[in-house]
Amino acid sequence: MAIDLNSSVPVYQQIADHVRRAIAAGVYRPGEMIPSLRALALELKVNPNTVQRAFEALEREGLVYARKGLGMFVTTHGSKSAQSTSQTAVYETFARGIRAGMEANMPDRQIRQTFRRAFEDVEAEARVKS
Amino acid sequence: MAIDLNSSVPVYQQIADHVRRAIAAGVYRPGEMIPSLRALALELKVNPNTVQRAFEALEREGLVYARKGLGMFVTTHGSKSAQSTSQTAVYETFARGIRAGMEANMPDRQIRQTFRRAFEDVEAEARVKS
DNA sequence: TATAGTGCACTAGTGTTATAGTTCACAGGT
DNA sequence: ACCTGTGAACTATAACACTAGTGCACTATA
Repeated sequence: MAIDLNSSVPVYQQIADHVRRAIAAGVYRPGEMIPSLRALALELKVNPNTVQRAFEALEREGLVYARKGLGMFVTTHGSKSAQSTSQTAVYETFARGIRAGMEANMPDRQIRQTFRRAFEDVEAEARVKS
Repeated sequence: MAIDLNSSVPVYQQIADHVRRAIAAGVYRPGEMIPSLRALALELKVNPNTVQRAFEALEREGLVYARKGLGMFVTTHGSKSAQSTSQTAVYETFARGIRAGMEANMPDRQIRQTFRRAFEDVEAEARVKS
């Protein structure tokens, strides 16, 4: 997991997004513990308070719950919830891009073609990683 | 033009994006003047400084230039530049959404289907407006 | 010359973000 | 009993982003 300190999106939100997707992807399953505040803070080289802020967001969403002295655990419906919110986020991102393209007077075909090109590129990236 | 004060994206950036797309769409053509600071500020009910900040961004991009005491004018290559950056922005937005979906373990088909659904929805919105 | 409209510069207040430090209560293992 | 590791809470600070308010210099026109 990589954190971009120069990004405009806050660090705590990057962490929350990443953990949420990991839960959606099944990396952490219901009942399982996610990495501790201090462990994750050490790994990402950020302040524990920043990680805690990300956990607060996930707890508010009902994806995880805290057991004092033990750690944070994925709720029973956490996996499905994470999948749902992740999918909604993807949908909203696409919709924003489409609106921007239409407002700039891009023809429909060009918008679709731009998506196909982006898909191929991202897929190529993914291939390299694995 | 509508400004969302509750959005996480800054007002000045919303304005810059909107004007950039308007230039790309040919609403304002090279050599023509774009709405003045105060006129736009009045219309959007924001502070003139906020509009100016948006104009600064557009000027840095080389889309417009200022003539003191007169106004901001679209440069000769402003239209093409605006089209180019707008298209790049759309591409980047799509790529971000695709990466998020893949990280969340969404199957390729589902990502593509989500895009199609978003496209239909946005197209329906546009139909209602016109 | 006077007036109105233009962009520009400076200051100030507010909120957000991230870090740092400290303390506390709880659970588990030795 | 003790120690370690866990989340939670609080304060303080520094830096930055954002918006608003105000005044100034410039241009064109009546």
